[in-house]
Amino acid sequence: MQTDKMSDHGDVATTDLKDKKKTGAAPSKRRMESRRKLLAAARTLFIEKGYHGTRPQDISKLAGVGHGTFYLHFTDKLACFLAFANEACDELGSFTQAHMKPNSTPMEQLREVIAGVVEYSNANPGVLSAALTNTNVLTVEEVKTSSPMERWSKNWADLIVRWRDEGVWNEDQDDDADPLFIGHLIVGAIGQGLAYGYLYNIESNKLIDDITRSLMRSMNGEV
Amino acid sequence: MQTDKMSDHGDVATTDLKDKKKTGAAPSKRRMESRRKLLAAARTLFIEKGYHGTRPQDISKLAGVGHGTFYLHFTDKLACFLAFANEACDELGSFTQAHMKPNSTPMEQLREVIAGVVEYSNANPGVLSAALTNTNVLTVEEVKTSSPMERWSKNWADLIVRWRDEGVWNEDQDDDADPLFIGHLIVGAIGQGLAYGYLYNIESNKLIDDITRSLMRSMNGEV
Amino acid sequence: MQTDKMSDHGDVATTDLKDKKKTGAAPSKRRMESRRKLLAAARTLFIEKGYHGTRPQDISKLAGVGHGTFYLHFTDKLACFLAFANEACDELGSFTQAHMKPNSTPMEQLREVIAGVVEYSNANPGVLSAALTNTNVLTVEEVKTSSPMERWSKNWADLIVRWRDEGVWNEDQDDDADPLFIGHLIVGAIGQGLAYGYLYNIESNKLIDDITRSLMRSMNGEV
Amino acid sequence: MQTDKMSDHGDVATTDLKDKKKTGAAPSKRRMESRRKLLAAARTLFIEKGYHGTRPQDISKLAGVGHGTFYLHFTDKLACFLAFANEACDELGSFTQAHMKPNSTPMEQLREVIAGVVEYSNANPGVLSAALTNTNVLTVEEVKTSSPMERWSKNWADLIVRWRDEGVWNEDQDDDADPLFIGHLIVGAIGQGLAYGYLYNIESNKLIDDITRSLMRSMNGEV
DNA sequence: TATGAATGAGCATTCATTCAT
DNA sequence: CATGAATGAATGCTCATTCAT
Repeated sequence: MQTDKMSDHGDVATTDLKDKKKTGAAPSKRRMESRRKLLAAARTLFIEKGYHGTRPQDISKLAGVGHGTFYLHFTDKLACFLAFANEACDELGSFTQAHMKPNSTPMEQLREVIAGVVEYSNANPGVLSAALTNTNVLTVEEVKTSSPMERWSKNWADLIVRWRDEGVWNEDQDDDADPLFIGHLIVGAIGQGLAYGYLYNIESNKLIDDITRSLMRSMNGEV
Repeated sequence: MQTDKMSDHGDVATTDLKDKKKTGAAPSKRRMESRRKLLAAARTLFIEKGYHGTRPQDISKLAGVGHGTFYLHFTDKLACFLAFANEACDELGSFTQAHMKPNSTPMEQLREVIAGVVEYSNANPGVLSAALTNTNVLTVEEVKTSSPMERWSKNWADLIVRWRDEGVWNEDQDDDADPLFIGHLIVGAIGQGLAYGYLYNIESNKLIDDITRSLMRSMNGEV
Repeated sequence: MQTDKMSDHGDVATTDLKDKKKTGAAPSKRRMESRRKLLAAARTLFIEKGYHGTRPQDISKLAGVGHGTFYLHFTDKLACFLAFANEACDELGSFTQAHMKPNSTPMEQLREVIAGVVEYSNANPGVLSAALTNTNVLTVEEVKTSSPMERWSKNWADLIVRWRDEGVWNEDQDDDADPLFIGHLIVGAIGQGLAYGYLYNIESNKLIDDITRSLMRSMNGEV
Repeated sequence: MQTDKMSDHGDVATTDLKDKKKTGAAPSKRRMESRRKLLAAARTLFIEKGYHGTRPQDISKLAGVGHGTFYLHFTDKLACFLAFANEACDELGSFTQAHMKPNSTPMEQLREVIAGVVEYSNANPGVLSAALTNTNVLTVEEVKTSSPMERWSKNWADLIVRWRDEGVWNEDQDDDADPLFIGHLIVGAIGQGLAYGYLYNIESNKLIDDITRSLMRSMNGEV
């Protein structure tokens, strides 16, 4: 129970050196390499077996490092999972960012973002559903600040605010829905949409079109 | 290795007497009572602690029956969880059914259903998010036929088809989106919407309105 | 721990009504029938699954009687096993008895007995090895008086004494080996011989011949 | 579900390092010591309580190591039992080997081997009967290749072949009995002989003489 | 006499974490 | 920094036996 290492469950915005001691010492190539291997293994296993089906031992073994090394880099299993989930969230962010085309209609922009998500999901099968797993150990405050689902919802909220500011929505409606709320709906819908596409083997382009159209409408944009 | 009981992992459509032997014998009052107590305890604990945080022993103890009795009624922990989840799904169905007012506009109908869901969720806090938990042990086929999430999506799809048949949608659009797909989006959105309402303490009526409006639009109905 | 029924672990020589209360009442047809069905089921299961792999519940179910009925007829699982084992031992006795041809040479007689054992073993596959199972719960005294293995050894000892009395052995040897000791050797050899025949699929007649010849020699008879 | 260790249920011919990973890495002193303590404890308990009466936990406790350590060295209880049984079988082999006196008559040689067995059995009371226990979980093929009883029978068969080659048997008989078959008879007879000696408290030398004489005859050698 | 639901101590096994080397 | 053997509380589940009906 005693913990002389700093807990890193909640500090999402920290750098890659989450595990670094307070000293200003250099990160050491060897150390970085271990961590990289561990995270890669963690990703593989969390996707394949889920949070509860994956043991720290399995991660270490797949990473090719000693079992004890795991705890040199993560305070516990949960910290490792969150590191994985946040990594995935960041990747997805970059991925969709790259898909953004300025000077296009909101509909086009939305479609591009959705396309980015679907593409990412195809390129990294299982990552999103694994990363969005609720590990059921977070408090309400922790969920708000560190759960990948909430972080992603906030990203969408930002996007929506931007679109609103650009005045791309119909003006004939007093649509003052909370952007963060809309962000949640979108994340939920995309999550289920991807699950549906996977379960029933839907072709990517059709999936992108269908999700885009539904979300566009729900946000009251012109289709 | 031997097992007296039929596995009930996949048979969703069965009656409440899931655990009864194949004989047409009477269910026995005592037996029924035990099962009822177990399911009530299971509900309480799965909601409070989640699937992985709940032990069969805890369920038995809370139910006030012997530890072994649990396995007299459920082949294993998972079977008990699915029984709980399906029960919740059925309850929700009845609840929303009761909220349906014929001879009203689709918007009003949709609002009523959403209101039913929100009300149920308020009256049974945590049940939906617990029941929709992915236990990560089902195959694709099992997910399709027995997971509560899929069952609920199908219910929505049925509703949508009904509404379409009643011609309540705008006709100026060739909107042939798969009803089951829409059903998934709705379930995802509602799930996240409820989570948002819970996390940020949103007042019920506002939540109902916001969800309703968004869904209505996503389905291209008149708001 | 309290036991108001009489223990029947050690009383081998009792009649079939082992389980009868002290009253002189008639055995009741229904009662006899239950016991018969239970013993038949026990035989099947002890052979197929072994002592530790068979549960009283399984026996009751296969017998088609209520689970509680088992304990109406046997104080516990062990009593049931011993009843089975002794039944098998008796059967084998009758079987070999029937094979005995008076007025034949010892060699012929021995061969007949062995043939009876092998035949019985073929007709009742697994019974002997199951019945000779050491359940590891008997005290030395109980083993001497009630274990099937000991009973069978005693039967052989009797036979050997009879043969000796008939003066069928070579006289040029002061062979005063304890008949009971010889009985044990024979039982052990036959047990292993049958196991060998089963494992390596030996044809019955060859098996009979080989066992007979070896035993005949070990008893110093003319081959 | 995951398993770091190789199953060792069937691999009898492997070295003492049965539990070592496939790498050629050094066995690690600490690891060896744990295994040694576990096997010693297992021997004590399997002898005293039998297979079904011994729990892995008891073994660990007696060995003075943590409960989990047991499973670091044996895949399961059965693997531990087989390790014990094979160890006993090897010991017995060395013991009897040491008793062999070349340049003596077969009768003398046989007597020496039997004497070795009886001595071993006296020095290690209960080991043989414990090790020869049929755990009833092996398939026919596994029994043939890995059960101690079979291994021991094979050892005897080898001895018999050697004696035959040395031409120590009577030549006036076409005794072509399968050596492996004879090996089985011997093992069975010795097992029962030892049990008899134990049950009825026979003095060692008499026991050795009696068993030797009987076996000698059964193999048709000169007594 | 028969039934079968109920019992709970007991079992084999796991796994997140620690620590000696 | 890295290692991997060790740990032991905890888990899901079993089964011989009891008992209310």
